[in-house]
Amino acid sequence: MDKLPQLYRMTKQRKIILDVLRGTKEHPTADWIYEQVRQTMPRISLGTVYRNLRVLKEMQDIQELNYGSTYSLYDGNAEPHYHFVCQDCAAVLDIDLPVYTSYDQQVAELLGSQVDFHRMEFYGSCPDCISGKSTNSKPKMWEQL
Amino acid sequence: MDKLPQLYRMTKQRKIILDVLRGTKEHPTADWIYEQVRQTMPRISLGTVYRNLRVLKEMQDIQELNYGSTYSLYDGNAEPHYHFVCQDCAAVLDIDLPVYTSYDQQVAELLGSQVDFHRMEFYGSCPDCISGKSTNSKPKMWEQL
DNA sequence: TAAAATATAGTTTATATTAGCAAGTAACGG
DNA sequence: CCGTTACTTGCTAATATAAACTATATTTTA
Repeated sequence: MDKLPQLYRMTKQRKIILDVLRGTKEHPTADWIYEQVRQTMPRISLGTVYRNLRVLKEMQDIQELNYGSTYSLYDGNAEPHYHFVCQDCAAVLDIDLPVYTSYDQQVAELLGSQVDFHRMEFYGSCPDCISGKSTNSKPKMWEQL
Repeated sequence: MDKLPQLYRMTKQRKIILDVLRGTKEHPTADWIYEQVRQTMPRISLGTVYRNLRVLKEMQDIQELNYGSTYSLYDGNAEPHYHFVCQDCAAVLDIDLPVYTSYDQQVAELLGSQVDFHRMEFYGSCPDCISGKSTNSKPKMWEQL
């Protein structure tokens, strides 16, 4: 017997978190979002921020990006788009190229599965790190810290 | 002044971990690998397994897959290939389709960056979960546990 | 509108993974 | 060979995130 669908509510906390995330073009961490939200709602807890980020992701209002580093970044733009990850400074940039939804069909036929969407990430060095302009570059993997 | 390149060694531990991972077609967790390695090297520590998985990834001998779930899976096949992630049972399947390296060039020109490689993951329901055969299916996101 | 059902918040605890450190071991120059 | 250096191990502590639990708030039902 199936369970009934979950009815999500747009609470004060959830709304503020969504607004903070949509208010930036960057891809912030959960902790950065927590600090921002605390300025208007000081008693919110970090656990609530994490929980709501997960719910907002399930509601398809935001995206979670977990590439490259040990922590997740969040993207207030839920529209499908690709990302570039700088392996030197860990920056994540949006890529303004069309999303090839036709692949989903190909993969579905090949596997006999249902494909809802796909993600693509490109890895390399961003312009700032190539030109040596970036100040927070991480050492390359073959260099010792 | 630049640091010298890191000289990795192929130690006993590192070799066994690599062999265990290459010995399976599945995409196991770090903990599963740890249990397997312990059968031939009982005194190895879990931290050493994690450290070597990271080093092997940097040596480009294996891949780390961190999609969908709260833990990473590892892939003994270092050759570029795409993956399918089942959102019902969390299985990760290999996709036998050509890798479109031409995108890397496109993105490099668009961003003015250097692109080394890309990854692509498809999300949906695997054949077993569609037919209701899978025994370890997770509840859908709109269902309450 | 009161009672029942359901979703959420805040807090505490658990989990997966990483980082730091002292001791061991392999590579290298003399 | 012997000492020096650099990489690795096992251990312990730290970190990011999820899960569990209770109390509160919101929605639905009667």
